[in-house]
Amino acid sequence: MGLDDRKLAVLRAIVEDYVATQEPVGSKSLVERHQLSVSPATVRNDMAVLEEEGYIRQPHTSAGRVPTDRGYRLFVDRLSRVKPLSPAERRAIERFLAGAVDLDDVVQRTVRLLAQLTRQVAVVQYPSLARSRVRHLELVPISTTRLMLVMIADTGRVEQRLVEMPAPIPADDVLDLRRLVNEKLVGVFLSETPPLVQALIDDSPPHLRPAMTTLSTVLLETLVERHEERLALAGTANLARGGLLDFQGSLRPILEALEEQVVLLKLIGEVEPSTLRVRIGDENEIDNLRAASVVSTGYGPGATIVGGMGVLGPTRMDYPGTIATVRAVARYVGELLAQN
Amino acid sequence: MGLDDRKLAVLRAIVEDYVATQEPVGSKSLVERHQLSVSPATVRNDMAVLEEEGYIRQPHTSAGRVPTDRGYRLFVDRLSRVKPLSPAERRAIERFLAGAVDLDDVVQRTVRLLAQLTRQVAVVQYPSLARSRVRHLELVPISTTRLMLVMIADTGRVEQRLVEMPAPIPADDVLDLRRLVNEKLVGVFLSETPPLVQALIDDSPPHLRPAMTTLSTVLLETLVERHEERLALAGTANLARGGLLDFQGSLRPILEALEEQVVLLKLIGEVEPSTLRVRIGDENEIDNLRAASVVSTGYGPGATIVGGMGVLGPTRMDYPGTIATVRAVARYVGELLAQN
DNA sequence: CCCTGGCACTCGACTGTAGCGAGTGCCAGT
DNA sequence: ACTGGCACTCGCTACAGTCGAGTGCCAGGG
Repeated sequence: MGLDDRKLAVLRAIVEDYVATQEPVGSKSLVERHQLSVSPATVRNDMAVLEEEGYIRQPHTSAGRVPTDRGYRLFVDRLSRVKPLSPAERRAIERFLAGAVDLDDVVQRTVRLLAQLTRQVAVVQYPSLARSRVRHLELVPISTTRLMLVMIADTGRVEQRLVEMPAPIPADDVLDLRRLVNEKLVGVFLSETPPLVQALIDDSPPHLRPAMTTLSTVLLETLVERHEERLALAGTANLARGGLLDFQGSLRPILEALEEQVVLLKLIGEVEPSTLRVRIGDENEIDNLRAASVVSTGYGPGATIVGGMGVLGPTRMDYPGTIATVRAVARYVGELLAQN
Repeated sequence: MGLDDRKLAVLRAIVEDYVATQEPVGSKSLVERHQLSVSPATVRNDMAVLEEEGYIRQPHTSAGRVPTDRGYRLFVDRLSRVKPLSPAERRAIERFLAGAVDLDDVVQRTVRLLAQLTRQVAVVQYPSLARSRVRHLELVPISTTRLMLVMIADTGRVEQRLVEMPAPIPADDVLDLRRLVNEKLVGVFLSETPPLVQALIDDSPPHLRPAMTTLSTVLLETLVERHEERLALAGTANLARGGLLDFQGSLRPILEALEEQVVLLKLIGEVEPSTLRVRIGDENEIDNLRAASVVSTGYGPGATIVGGMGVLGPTRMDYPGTIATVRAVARYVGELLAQN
């Protein structure tokens, strides 16, 4: 598979033109639009090779060429130069995120910002509980047998949950419970709480034992098992932009995939240290998304990563632009989180 | 506009057939499928009248008839018999909602349930803060100058917000602040808190004055002004079901509308006592939804209403079925809320 | 007076044919 | 190794013709 420089240039040109026009691109218009300084016939020969190698294909005989998933992959890996963001875009990001009042707000704004800048569907994961530490646990009496458990993570994320107690519980006991759980759990990574919670039951004074047992169950459910991850989504309307040409006609599978939290997490969640990941068409494990591409990355204060964010669009998308935007937004959000 | 019984029967038949088949319905197939006991010619005459009155129309000359928005309206108001839910559906509702552990969970499950049963887009409003009372306010110290304010409403809804204090604040003061705000505000409707909050500042001891002022600002922002209403959405994939025939080709405007909280609230939010509301096509004030119909209702424990829920679909939808489902789900959720 | 059967008419959907043109593959020539 | 030329493919569009579902209208009968 020796692809000389010119063949690569041809591939790049094809990708760029196709992304821009959405139409199969032919040899003639290629030489016109780009300075390839060779004749269409030569380009045709190169195209034949590229097709043989699986980087491009013809929708039908005697039509222009269209990049394959493999072609996009090569383009992303070796052919696209990073497209620096315009100052206007940078300013937009800063302005948009500046007004955020708390974590929920940051996430909401981020996801909208991403959707708007990339004109695609955006997904942002709330800082993962598994990667957070407990900052504080609060117990609020609601009635004699009911407590509200509130957990505040160091990322600023807050989870709450109603606890139904087996028996009425005096105010003093509530204070004791609160003290005990905070002593044991504050500062601990949520993923590491389960053994400590067990110890919490064993070590608590006998009269608190039943209450603590109930509390522990809920604690584990809330902090470790149940909706451990939350997501924000925006820009679905962008799916319907490309006049149904993208996504081979039906939005159905895409919309279905977007409704599944688990699926989205898979897309966004696999976080590797500050790397940006691009999944193109077939590379997606989820069948429903075989016609889509996903650009995702992790984010967090400093070098640590607390969650993922990303963008989903047609395989025929502006990779350099999208990649630059996702990267920039993730960095800004990271800085914002570091300030708190 | 004297429409005798047979003409109404014809209209009903047209609506039912069109909803079922999605194709314009002609006089001949009409008499075949329904027992109208008259000839096609007679039906044609009736149709002519119905068309003149604006209840049906022809997509093109010499095609079958299709109901107009006005036709659907008449159908909903006077022609559709209530379609009782099947026992299976009732059981599904109960089973689906039974496992809910707290308010968030109830809302999440409800919205999915609605989407699934009606095979349409579902929207559920979280219990409105304006219609809730304060059950408890909690202040949790995060750092010397930061507090986390947690508000628990009597509907079970919880809101939290970070408060940035002007100066470091001693633990005792936090306790005092907590006591003061709870004394004044517990049991009060959130919509009625603003004057009380002002009084709170005036009545607080001098050394707490600055802290209380900051706190009040955030209090008002959180409880009254800012994201006062929250919504859950599900079933967007159902929009892409009707093969693009519904919604005259483009999902774009619908998806756009669904991304706007404000718009959705308008759809769902106007709550009248236990009434169910149906908005058909043009009757929607929002331009983007002129091709859609919305069935919405309020819900809440007992007779009180704390929020809205509803379903959005093509004007060509199964009104009796959808109405029955929405009504039933709202009632179940109301009962569920009453238990807490 | 209302309903019915009959009839002529309309018009969209579908089919088949023809011409156009963008695009290709191949080959011979430089 | 590149180029120009040439024959070929095939999707797209336009056009004509046919088919059939459905209509409107009218005259006749209960």
